[in-house]
Amino acid sequence: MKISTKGRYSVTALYELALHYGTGPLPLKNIAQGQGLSENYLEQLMLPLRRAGLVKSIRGAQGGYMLAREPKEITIGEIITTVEGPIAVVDCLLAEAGAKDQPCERACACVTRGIWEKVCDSISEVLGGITLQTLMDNDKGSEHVGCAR
Amino acid sequence: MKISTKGRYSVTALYELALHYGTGPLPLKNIAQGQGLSENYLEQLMLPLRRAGLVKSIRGAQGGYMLAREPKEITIGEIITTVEGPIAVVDCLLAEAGAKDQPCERACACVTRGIWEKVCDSISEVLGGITLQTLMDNDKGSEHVGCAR
DNA sequence: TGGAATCCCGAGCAGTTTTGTCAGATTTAT
DNA sequence: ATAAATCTGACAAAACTGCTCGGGATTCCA
Repeated sequence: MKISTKGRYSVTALYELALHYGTGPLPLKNIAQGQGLSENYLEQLMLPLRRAGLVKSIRGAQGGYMLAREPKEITIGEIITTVEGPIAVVDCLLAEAGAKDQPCERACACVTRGIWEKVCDSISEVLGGITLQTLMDNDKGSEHVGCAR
Repeated sequence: MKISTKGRYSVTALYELALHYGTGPLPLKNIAQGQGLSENYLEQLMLPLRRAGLVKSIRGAQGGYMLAREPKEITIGEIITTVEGPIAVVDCLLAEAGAKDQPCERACACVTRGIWEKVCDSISEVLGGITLQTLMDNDKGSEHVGCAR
């Protein structure tokens, strides 16, 4: 039950972009250095984020990345599902959505399914309710103690 | 963001025990066969569950496992944290609880921490609110369609 | 026009975690 | 005694994580 660094790094990177929203492209190097992340690794995370339409990129010198939408229009849930895949705490739930496989091989008494559905819904609700704008608003005047990068 | 098979298997195993609550020990073989799980693997999961005081075991012939408490006194959250460790979606949150390390090496602006805390709280709340008894009550009269094992 | 900055993309890789398997020791009912 | 069970530790294949690296493509600027 861990959120990988992919998700965390992506959120902080996009938060950085949100802080510079409207001021032209921000090169990856700046984001990486500012947050203490590996530039090469971060580069890999930007690929799916760009394809998902969360960020836009400008190549060449003086290029960089920028948010494709306003900070208030980008939720943390979107960012995380983009780089980590769907929030399905068990594969069973995925199969139903995609309908590529049988929902479950065993015709067993499925008493646990409801649990995982509730967990997924709960996580989605929390992450879907927080936007980059929310983070910026909350950050003003906070104390900056502990940190998850 | 997956719940491992450890957690899922444990829940179904203990659910099976709940169904037989009060009727003497149930051997592992029955549980494994009934739910289609590996007996050897399940055996490993019972060790922490026993040490955590969720199940009791009786060795020797005619032995087996039984719940150590009433089904309504055992939450899904307890089961999962026992076999998977604490529900901390990022290590940062763990460090605070254990206080063995610095909460975060970097004195960075920690705008994301609040997100992970909310996710953890949300998951804990959902899993802590469901007991084995809940599952038994819900199961009566359900349709048994999809299944997460 | 040339070079520097910057994104784009795929390959690879070391370490950890997951998901088991297996063999044997121990305990107990019959 | 024997069979039925739990207990315990070692081992291993496969998947995943968290990166690194090298080269290519594009664009700005002098």
